[in-house]
Amino acid sequence: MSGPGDGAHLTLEQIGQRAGVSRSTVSRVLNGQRDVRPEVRARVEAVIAETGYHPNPAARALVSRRSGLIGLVMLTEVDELFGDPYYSALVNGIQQGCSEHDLISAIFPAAPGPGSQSEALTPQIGQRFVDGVIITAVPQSGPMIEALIARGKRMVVIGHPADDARVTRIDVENRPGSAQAVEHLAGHGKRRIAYVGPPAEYPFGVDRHAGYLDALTATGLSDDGLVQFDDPSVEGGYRAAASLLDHEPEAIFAATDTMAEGAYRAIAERGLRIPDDIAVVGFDGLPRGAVLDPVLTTVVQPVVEVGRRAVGLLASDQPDSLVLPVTLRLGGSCGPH
Amino acid sequence: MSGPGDGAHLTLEQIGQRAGVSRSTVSRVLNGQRDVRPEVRARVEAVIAETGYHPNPAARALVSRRSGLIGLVMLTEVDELFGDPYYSALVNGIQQGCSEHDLISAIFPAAPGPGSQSEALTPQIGQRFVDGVIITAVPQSGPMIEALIARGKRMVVIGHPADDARVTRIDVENRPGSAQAVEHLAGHGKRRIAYVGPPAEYPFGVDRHAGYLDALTATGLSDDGLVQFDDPSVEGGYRAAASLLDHEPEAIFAATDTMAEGAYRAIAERGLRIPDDIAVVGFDGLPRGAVLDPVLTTVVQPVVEVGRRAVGLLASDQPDSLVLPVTLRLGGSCGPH
DNA sequence: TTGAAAGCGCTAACAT
DNA sequence: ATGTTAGCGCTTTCAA
Repeated sequence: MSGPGDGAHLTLEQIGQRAGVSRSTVSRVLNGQRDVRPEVRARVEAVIAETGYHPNPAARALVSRRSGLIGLVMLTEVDELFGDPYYSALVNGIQQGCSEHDLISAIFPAAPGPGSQSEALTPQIGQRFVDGVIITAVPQSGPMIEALIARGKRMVVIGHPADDARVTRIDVENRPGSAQAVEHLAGHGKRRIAYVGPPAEYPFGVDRHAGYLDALTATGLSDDGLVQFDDPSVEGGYRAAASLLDHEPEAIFAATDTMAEGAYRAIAERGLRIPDDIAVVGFDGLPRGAVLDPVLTTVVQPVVEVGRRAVGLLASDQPDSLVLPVTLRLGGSCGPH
Repeated sequence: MSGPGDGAHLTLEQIGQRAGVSRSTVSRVLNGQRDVRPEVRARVEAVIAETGYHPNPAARALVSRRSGLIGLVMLTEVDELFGDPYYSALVNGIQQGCSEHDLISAIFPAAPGPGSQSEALTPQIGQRFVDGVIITAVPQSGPMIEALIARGKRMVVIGHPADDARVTRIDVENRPGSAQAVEHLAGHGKRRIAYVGPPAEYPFGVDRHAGYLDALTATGLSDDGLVQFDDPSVEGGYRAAASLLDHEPEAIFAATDTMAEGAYRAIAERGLRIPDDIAVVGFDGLPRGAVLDPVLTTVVQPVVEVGRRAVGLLASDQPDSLVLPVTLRLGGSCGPH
C-alpha cells in the first residue's frame, strides 16, 4: 500500500502512470481544465488523494512564470514591526485580499541597512520568487523601491509620494483628513492649534502637515510657530508636545495616534487636563487611542481595507492607484461633541 | 546601451553570449566556484553587473532542490502574532541565524482554522517552496505538524512535546526553570506557593507545571489546591490569580510573564502589596516584566537564541534536538535578594 | 478527449 | 579551465 508520505517526491508522470493516463491529463486535472472525462478525472483525483501528491512549485513557477506568492516587504526593525498595531491591521487586510485572489502572502522582515536581510532580499524578490510585492513606504524604502522598479517587478507601495507615476500606490486621504481634524478643532473655538508630526522623510507626515496648514488657511488661522517635528513614537510625541506647551496652545493636532499618546503624557505632566485646558486630535484610529483617557478623537484610516485593496491592485490587470477615504471619529479629547 | 532593467528576463545563456563564454561558465561564476580564469570571471561579472542580471530562483530551485528560503509558520491570529514580544524576539534570532547560514526567511502568518491561509499553505510549504520550516508549537499546530511530517518536510518545532521523536525540536528548560523559580520562592520562606498557568494544550505549560510540582516535592511542600489554569494572557492571569487570592497564598508562580502581569493587577485590586504581602515570580523574561512595579523576578528564556539555533538545526546535516538553559533573573517581586 | 513533445532557466556530470 | 549535454517537474502547444 502507498500511504501519504510518498507524496514528497512523486512527479506528475508517476501519478499519470498509476492512473493509467499521461502526465498532460494529470496536469489538466490539477489545473481544473474541463476537457477531461469525468471518469478519468475521478480516477486521477483518487490517485492524487491517496498518494498525497502535491505539484512541485518550483517547476510550476518556472514554466508558468508565476508562483502565487506575494511578498510583504517591511523595511522596519523587527521590534518595531511587531510592536506596531498598524502592521497587524495591515497584514490582516492583506490576508483577506489574498484569500479573495487565491494568493498566499509571506512577510519578509527586512531591517534596513547593510548586512541585513534586505540586501539578500532584493535579488530574491526581484525575480520570480514572488509574483509581486507590497511594500510600505518608510524613510528607508527608497533604494528598494528603485531596485524593484528597475527590475520591472510588480509592486504596490503603501504611502508612496503621489508624484511618482512609476509605481502603483495606495494611500489614504492624509491631507484632507488632517484638514478635517483641524477644522474640527477650529469649530470648537480653538485658535492656537499646534501641530506635532514626524519629520519630512515620512511621506504621510508631509501630507498631514499640509492638511493642517490647509485648514488653518481655510479658517483664517495661522500656525504661529506652533509646529514641532519629532520621531513618530510616543517619546517623540512627548518631546514635541512638551516643547510646544511652553507656547500655550489651545489644541494639539498630532499626526499619529502614537504621537498623540505622547502628547497626553506631556500634558498630564504639566498638570493640564484634556479637553478642558487643551484639546487633542490624533490620526490613524489605532485601538490604543480608544483606551486613552479621555478617548482620543482621531482621524481613522481604514488600514485593513488598505491591505485588502493593495492585494487587489497587485492582482488586477490594470493597476491604478488608489486613495482611500478617512473618517473623523469623535472621542472625548476635544470636549463634548 | 543596456542598462539595468533589462535584467528581468535575461537568461544565463544570454549572459554567456554577451561575455563570450558558455552558460556553464557563467553558472560557475555565479556560484563562486574556482575553476574559472580570473580574467574570464571578471568579464562575466562585469556583464552581470551592467545588465542587472539575477538568476531565476524557480529554475534554480527546480534543479538544485533547494530555494534558500525557510518559512516561519505561526499558527496564530495576526493580532496576537504582532502583539506578542516573544515572536518579535524569536524572529530577531531567526534573522541572525539566517544570515549565518546564508538563508532568507519569510513569515507565513496563518491563522488557524478553515478558510484561512493555513490550508492553502500546507501544500505550498509542504513541497519545495521552502527548504524547511520553523514552526512554533501552539495548541492548534498539531495537524500542520503532522502534515509536514507526512510529507517528509524538514522542520524544526519550537516547544514541541519532548516525547515525539519524529521531529527535530528546540525548547528551553521549562521544567527545571520552573523548579528553580519555585525553589527560590521557598528559599524566601514561602510555604503556600500558588501556580498560575495555561491549560494543558500548551506544551510549555505542562512542563512548567511539572517543574512547579518538582520543586514542591523537593522542598517538602504541597500545592494545596493552589493551582489555576487559564488563558496565557493578562486577563487569564488576572482571573486565575484573583480566584487564587481567596486562598491566601504567600506567593504566586506564574507560568508566563504575561500572566504574571495579570496577577499583579489582581493583587493590586485586593489592596495587597508585592513583595510584602505576596511574592510573584514569572517565566519568560519579556521586556515588559522589567517595567512592572516592582520589577518582576522571572525565569529568563533565551528567545533570540532559540530562534538563532532553530535555523542552525534546520541547516545542519545532523538535526538533533536542543534544549536551551534558562536563568532566574531577580527583580523586586520576591523581596530583597 | 487525450498523448507526445518541446521547453521554461538552471546545475552538474561528463567531455575536452 | 571551459563547453556540451542531460535533465529537474511542470505547462502548453500541437497532433491524433
